[in-house]
Amino acid sequence: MGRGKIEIKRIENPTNRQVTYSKRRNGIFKKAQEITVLCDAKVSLIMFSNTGKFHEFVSPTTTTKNIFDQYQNTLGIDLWSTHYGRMQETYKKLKDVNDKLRKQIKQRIGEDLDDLSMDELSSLEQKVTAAADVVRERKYHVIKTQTDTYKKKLKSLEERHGNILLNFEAKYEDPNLNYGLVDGGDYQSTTALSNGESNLYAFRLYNANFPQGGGGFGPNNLSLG
Amino acid sequence: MGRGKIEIKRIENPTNRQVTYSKRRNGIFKKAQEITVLCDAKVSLIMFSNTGKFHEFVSPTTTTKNIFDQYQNTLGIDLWSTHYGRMQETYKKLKDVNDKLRKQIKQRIGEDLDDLSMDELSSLEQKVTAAADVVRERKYHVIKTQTDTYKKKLKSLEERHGNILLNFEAKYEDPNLNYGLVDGGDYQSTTALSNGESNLYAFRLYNANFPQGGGGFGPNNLSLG
DNA sequence: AACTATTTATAAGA
DNA sequence: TTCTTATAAATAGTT
Repeated sequence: MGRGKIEIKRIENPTNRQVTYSKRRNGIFKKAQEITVLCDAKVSLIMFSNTGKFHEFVSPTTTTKNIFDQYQNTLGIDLWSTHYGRMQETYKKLKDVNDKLRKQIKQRIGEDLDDLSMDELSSLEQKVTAAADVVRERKYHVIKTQTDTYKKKLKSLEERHGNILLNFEAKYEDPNLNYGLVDGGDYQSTTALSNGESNLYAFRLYNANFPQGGGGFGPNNLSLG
Repeated sequence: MGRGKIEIKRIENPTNRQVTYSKRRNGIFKKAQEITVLCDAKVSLIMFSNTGKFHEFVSPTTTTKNIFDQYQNTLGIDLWSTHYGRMQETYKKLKDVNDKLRKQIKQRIGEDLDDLSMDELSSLEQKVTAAADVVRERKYHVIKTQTDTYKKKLKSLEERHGNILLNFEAKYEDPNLNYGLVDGGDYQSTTALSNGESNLYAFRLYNANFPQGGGGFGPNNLSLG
């Protein structure tokens, strides 16, 4: 129905496609309107062009939502309740898991122990104690690692300091001065023997990273309400 | 477009209306199919005849639900998904909370400690140790309570036993037998002094309720995967 | 957006 | 329902 017959396949020229879309869309809408009137039918016609433009026709005797509802009724069961039902299931499961996790945490914190039997209590005690051990060991590990690091830094600083002094001695040829290098040993003895700027620096670092007090502990302050 | 021109108004003859509906419906579906292909459009066409018969066309590139969703997005307002969207948000939050709880538990168990700083570790250690204390105290409390209970039961049983013996003595007038009542004391000494059926019964109870070994602990075996 | 040659849809009849 | 066919309507290509 036009100057020439066309094959029904995607129109590659975008302008052409857009024009055809517009013309045919009007055609279909007119047909929809006509069948609505002629045959007393209810029609919902929703179209999105390939550019995303939206057009719709609904029979004036109804609404889009009505059509959708009727559509779902007719198809027996509908598009959303399935999702909806699944969602509610998932939600319930998530909540259950959540509750269990909370309960578990509470017991590990030492709350809600009233319902536990002796063997449950014993098992819990064992676990919590074990956890305390692990945490303590980890803490010692971190302390040791950091101590080693600072020891090395300190040693390096003192070697440099010592070299400067040796250079100084060499320059002024004063054999009475003796700033011999301090070697190894543990951190305590090393700091005890040290003096001057390098030691102050190390001490400042120590304080900044090793606060022993148990202040607020961000990640663990999650509300259990 | 037919043998004669028709006016666009309701066809009163039901048969005729039905026939026209059928023919025009096919016409519209064909057009919908064509515009889908030619113009790369997405179409949802739902029709109900006046007799309630349902027919639909959807572009093969999409689904009716998709069209509906897109429809709702486009119109800004939506017909169903207020619930839907809220639900999705809600359970995203639930999931997040679950993850945080899991992390917290892991740390309390003594896993995933690598990212914790010294002060965090110290705080955690303090908390876990405190929890261990609470659990231990609770265990002792339960032990004491149960011990007291059994002690009372035992005493009661022994009193009854004693009375039976007294009655027996009274009946047979045998003054040589002496099963004098055992009084109070702690559980250990009481059981040590006791003998016969009443004691066996108490011992059985003790075993059934006080297994000291730390076997599986149901509620705490929740998977942390 | 309008025009128009042609194709397509369909009303009426079978 | 489906087929036929005369005719109305839609529209492809053009302006």
